[in-house]
Amino acid sequence: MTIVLPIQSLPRLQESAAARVERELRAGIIDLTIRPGERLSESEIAERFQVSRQPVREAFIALMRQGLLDVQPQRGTVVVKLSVRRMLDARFIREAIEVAIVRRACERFDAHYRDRAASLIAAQEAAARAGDHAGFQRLDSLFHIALAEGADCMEAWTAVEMQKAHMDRVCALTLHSPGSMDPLVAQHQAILNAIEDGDAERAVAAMRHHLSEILRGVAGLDLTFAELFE
Amino acid sequence: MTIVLPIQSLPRLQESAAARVERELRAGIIDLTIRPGERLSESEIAERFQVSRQPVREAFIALMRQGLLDVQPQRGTVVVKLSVRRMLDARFIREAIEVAIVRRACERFDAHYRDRAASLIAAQEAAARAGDHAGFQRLDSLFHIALAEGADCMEAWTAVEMQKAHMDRVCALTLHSPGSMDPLVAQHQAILNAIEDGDAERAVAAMRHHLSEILRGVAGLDLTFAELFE
DNA sequence: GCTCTTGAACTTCCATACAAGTGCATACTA
DNA sequence: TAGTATGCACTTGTATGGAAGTTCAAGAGC
Repeated sequence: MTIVLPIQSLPRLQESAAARVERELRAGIIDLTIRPGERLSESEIAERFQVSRQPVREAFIALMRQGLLDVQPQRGTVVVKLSVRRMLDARFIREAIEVAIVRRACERFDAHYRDRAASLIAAQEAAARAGDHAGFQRLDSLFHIALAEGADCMEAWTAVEMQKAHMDRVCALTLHSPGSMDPLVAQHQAILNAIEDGDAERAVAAMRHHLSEILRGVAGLDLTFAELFE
Repeated sequence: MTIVLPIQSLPRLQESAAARVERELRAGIIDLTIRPGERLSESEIAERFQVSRQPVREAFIALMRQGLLDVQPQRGTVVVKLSVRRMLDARFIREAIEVAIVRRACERFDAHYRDRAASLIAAQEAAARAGDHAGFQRLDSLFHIALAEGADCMEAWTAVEMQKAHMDRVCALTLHSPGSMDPLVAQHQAILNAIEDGDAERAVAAMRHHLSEILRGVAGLDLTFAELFE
C-alpha cells in the first residue's frame, strides 16, 4: 500500500526567477555591493542572471516598493542613495514596533523561546570572539526574530524587516573594530533579562538603548561618504 | 522670451495600467466589493480592465505583498479571507506606530497642522450629522495623516497604511448606526487636546483607546459571516 | 464498484516583440 | 558662435505566445 502525499499543497520547491533576482539584488543593495546611486537596467540585469526582462522587472518593482530602487518611467532605474533622514525614519518605525514586541514578550514568552534567545546570545559571544562579523550580524537578526516569535508577533517582524534594511545599509559603511560587537551582546542580554523578569519598562528601555547604540558609529558617515548620500 | 519648463522632471501625468488595476482592485478588496475567498484570474481581470495580462500580473504581485491576495503558482489567485488574527496583528502594529507618532507630536506640532487637524474634526462632525459614512471614513484617514505629517513622520504613515487595510476590511462588515460616528469624533478631539497640551501620556492613552474603539463593533462578525473568514 | 491512468482545460510564469517616452549627440540655421 | 531642430540609442511599459505545472473528470482495467 502506498501513501499518496498531497504534493500540490506544498510550496514550490524552487523559487521563481523573479524571486531569485529580487533576493540577490536586495542582498547586494543592502551590503552596498551594488552602490547607492548606481544605474541599473532591466536588460543588463536580465543578461547577468540569464533570465528575460520580465522577472527582472518584477524584482525592480518589488524593490522600488521597499524604497531601495527608484524606477523612473522611460528614463531608467537607480539604486536610491543613502539618506540620514530615511535611516532615522526607519529607526523610528522599527523602535516603535520592537518596543511593542518586547512589551508583549514580558507577558507571554515561554521557556522554549527563552532558551533559544539565550543560545543565540551565546553564539553571538562566540562570533564576537572569532571576529566573524557576518555571522554576528546574522545571529543578531535571529535574536530579534526570536523575540518577535516568542511574543507571537511575527507579522510585526515582517514590518520591521523592511525598515531594518535602511539601517543596515548605512551600517554597512562602518568599520568593525575588534571590540565593537561586545556591547551589542551585552545589550541583548539586558533585554532578555528584563523579559525574563517580566519587567516591561526595563525591557523597553533596554531595547531603545540597543537600537540607539546600533547607530552609534554612523555619525559623520554622510560627510565621509558624501557621494553615497543624497 | 519663453520659459522652458523642465517637463521631464515631472511625474508622468497618467498612471500606468498596472497602477490603475492595482488601485481599483485594492479599493474593491478593502470595501469587500470583491469578496474574500473569491477566485481571480489574470486573464479575466485583464479583459475586464481592457489591458493585457502583464499589468494585471504586476498588480496581483503587489497586492500579494500587501497580504490581500494569495497567488498560488500554476493554481490560481484568491482574495485572502478575513482573519481575526490578521486584524489583531494589524492593530498591534498600527498601535505601536501611531502611539509613537502622537508621542512625537507632543514635542513637535506646529500651528498649521493643529489648525488642519481641528478643521478635520469639524468636518467629521458635519459628516456624522449628515450620516455620510464614506466621507466620514475619508476624513478619519486624513486626520490620522495630519497627525503623522505634523509630527514629521510620513514614512511611518505609509507603514501604517498597509496595516490599516486589514482593519478596514473587517470594519466594512459593520452596520453603521446613526450615532456610531460621534464617539470617534470625540476621541479624535481628545487626542488633539492632549497633543496641544503637550501631555504625551494622555495622548498615548487617548490613541490606544481610539484604536480599540474602532474595532468595537467587530466582535462576533467572524461567526455571523463565517464564510468570509478563514 | 473501485482504483488508476490519462488527457484536456485551466492556472501562473517566462520569453519575446513591439510601443512609447527620454536624453543626448550631431548637424543645421541664423 | 549661439541657438535650434532632428534622429538615434537608450530606457521602461505593454501585448502576446508558449512553457511548466495543477486540477479534475472521463474512461480503462481489475
